[in-house]
Amino acid sequence: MERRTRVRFAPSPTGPLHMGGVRTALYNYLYAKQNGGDFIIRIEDTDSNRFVPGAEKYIIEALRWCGIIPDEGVDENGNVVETASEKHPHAPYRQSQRRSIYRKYAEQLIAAGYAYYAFDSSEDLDAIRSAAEAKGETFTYNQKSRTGLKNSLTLPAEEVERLLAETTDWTIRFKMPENTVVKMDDLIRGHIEVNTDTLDDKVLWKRADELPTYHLANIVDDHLMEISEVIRGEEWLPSLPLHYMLYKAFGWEDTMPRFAHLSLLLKPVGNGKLSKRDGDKMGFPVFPLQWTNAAGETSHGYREDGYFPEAFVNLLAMLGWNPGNDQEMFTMDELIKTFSLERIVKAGAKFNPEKAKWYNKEYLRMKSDEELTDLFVPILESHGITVSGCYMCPVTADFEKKEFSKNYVKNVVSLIKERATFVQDFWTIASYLFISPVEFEKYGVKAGAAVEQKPADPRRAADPRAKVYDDAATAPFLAKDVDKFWKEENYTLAQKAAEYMNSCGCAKDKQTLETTLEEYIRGNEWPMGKVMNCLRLALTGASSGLGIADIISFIGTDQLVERVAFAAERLK
RNA sequence: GGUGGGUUCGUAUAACGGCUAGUACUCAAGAUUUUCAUUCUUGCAAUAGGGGUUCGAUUCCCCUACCCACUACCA
Repeated sequence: MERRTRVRFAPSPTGPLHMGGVRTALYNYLYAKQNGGDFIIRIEDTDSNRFVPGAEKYIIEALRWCGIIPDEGVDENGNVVETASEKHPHAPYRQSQRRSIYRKYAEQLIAAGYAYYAFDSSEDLDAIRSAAEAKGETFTYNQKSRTGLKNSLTLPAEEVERLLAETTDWTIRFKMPENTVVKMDDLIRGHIEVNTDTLDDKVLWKRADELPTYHLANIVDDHLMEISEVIRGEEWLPSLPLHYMLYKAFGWEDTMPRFAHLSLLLKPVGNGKLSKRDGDKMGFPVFPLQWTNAAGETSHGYREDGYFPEAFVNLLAMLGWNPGNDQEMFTMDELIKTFSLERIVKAGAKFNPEKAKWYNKEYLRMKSDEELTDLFVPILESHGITVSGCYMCPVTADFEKKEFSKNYVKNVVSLIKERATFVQDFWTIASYLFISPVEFEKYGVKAGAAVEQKPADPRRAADPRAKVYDDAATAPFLAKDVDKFWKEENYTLAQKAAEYMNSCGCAKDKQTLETTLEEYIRGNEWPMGKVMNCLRLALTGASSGLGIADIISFIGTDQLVERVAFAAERLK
C-alpha cells in the first residue's frame, strides 16, 4: 500500500527563523503538496536553556507570510495545537509538552540492551575533555571509553539502583555497537556508509530536566506522527547513522522515513554559512520578518524591507533547486507542480542579494497599477500627502493642499513602476509629482546623504569608479553635471519656455505637451538639451529623472512656471 | 585531529559519456532618448589540480587541494 506523504518542519524556538530555515520549510511544504500529503509543524523545544520568547510565534508568522500554511500542528489562528483533535491527532506538537511520552521509549531501549544509564556528571566529563585536549587528544564517550566511566555497564546493579533513586543528573546514552557498517540512503546524496566505530554514545535522555535530546525526541515523534520523508538541513547528515540505529533498535525499520539532506545557504562573499552579520554588513536581510532581540537590536526582515512574499519564495526556491529548464519565475502553485527532490543541488548555494532584488523588481512589474497604488498610498500619507477618491473618480491634483486623487496616484505608479525595485522606491523616484523640490543638486544633496554609484563588478574592485562618496558635496559628478547646463543663458530660456507652455492654450496630454515644447524650443533655435535639463532641475531638483512632458502632464503648467521661477531665484 | 558531505563563468545554475560547455543576475559596450532609467543588441567570463577507465569525460573511478558540516546532558 502506498504510504501517505507526511513531512514535517521541526524548528527549535531559539530565535528568529533564518532564510535557510524558510527554504527548508518551503521544500517540505512543496513536497507535501505535490504528493497530496500533509505538512506538519512540530516545535522542538527540548532545550529549555535556549528557549527564546516570541520565537515560536515569529516562525509561524514568517511561514504564513510566505504562504506556507501547515496542515497539522498549528491551528487557523497560528497557535501550536496542544490538544488532540481529528485534524491534529498527534497533539501536543510542542516537544516540551510531550515529555511523558519519551521516557518509556528510552527505558525500552535500555531493556533491550541498546542503551544504558550514565552517571558521569557534566563537570566530570568536562574535566576529562580538557585533560584530553591538553594532551592533544579528543575525548569521545564511545565503545572504548565507556568501560572506564561511571555507567550501568560498569557499575554493580545495586549501585546503579541507588544512583538512579538518589541522584538526578544522570542520563541515558545510546550504546553504539562496535565495528558495524551502517548503510544509508539519502534522497539527495545517494548511498552513504559509515562505520559505527567513528560514532559516539549520544545522550538520549536527560534526568535533570526530564527531557529527551533531539535525537530521541525526533525519532520517536517522527515515528508516532507517521512521517514519511524527513527533509532537513545538511548539518544533520553526521547524525543520520545514529538515527538509523535508533529506528533499528526500536524495531521501526519498516516504517522508517526516507531522508533528504539539503545543503546550506552560504554567505555571498568569502566562505561559510550565511549569517546575520553578512546581512548587516552588506545591507540585505537574512530573516523573513523583522526581529528585535532581547538586547533591543533589530534585524532587517524581507517583509519590512519591501519584498513581496511571492518574490521571496521564488528566490528561495531557486537557491539550490532548478526545474531543469530556463524558467526562473514560479508561483507557489507552479513550484508545487514542478518541484522535485531529484533536482536539488548537492553543493551549498551562495546567496546573491542582487538576484534577490531582481526578483522583487520582476514581481513589482507584474503587479497591477491598482495593487501598487494601494501599497503606495500609506507611504504618501507618511509624507503628509492626502489621497482621496476612487479608481472611477476623476483625476485631480492640489499642490497647495497636498491632496491628490487615487487615479492621479495610479497614473504616477503606472509611469514609474518600471524604474522601481520596491514600492518604497516610488517616493524617491517621484516625490516631485506631489511636492515641489526645495533642494537642488547644485548645492549638493543634504550633507551625510550617501551618494552611491552603481555597484561595481566584484572582479573590478580596483575600478576607481566604484568609489562610494559619503558626502554628496564631494561627489564631483553631480555638481559638474548641473553646472554644465545651469547657466543664466539657459535657464532664462527655460523660464520663457515655461511661460509659453502655460499660455499656449494647448491640450495638456503628454503627447501634445511634448510636441508643443519641442517645437517651441526648436523654433527659437535654442539648445534643446540645455533647456530641457534646466527645466528638469527646476521641476525635480535633480539632473536626472522622468521626461519633462511626463512631469508637466502630471503637475500642470502653473506648477511648471512656479517651479522654474523658484529655481531661478534659488540657484542664481 | 577524526568522520561525513561538497567543488562548472564573480554569483545561481544547465548539459544524467557525444555539437563551438547553454541560461539568468552582475558588469562592460553600442543603439534609442532632452537627462536618468527602461527597452533592444552585443560583449567579458567557468568544468579546482593530477592520474586512470573509454573511440570520446563537466559527467564514471582514484589521489591531492580547497570549502562546508558534525565531533555538547544544542538543535
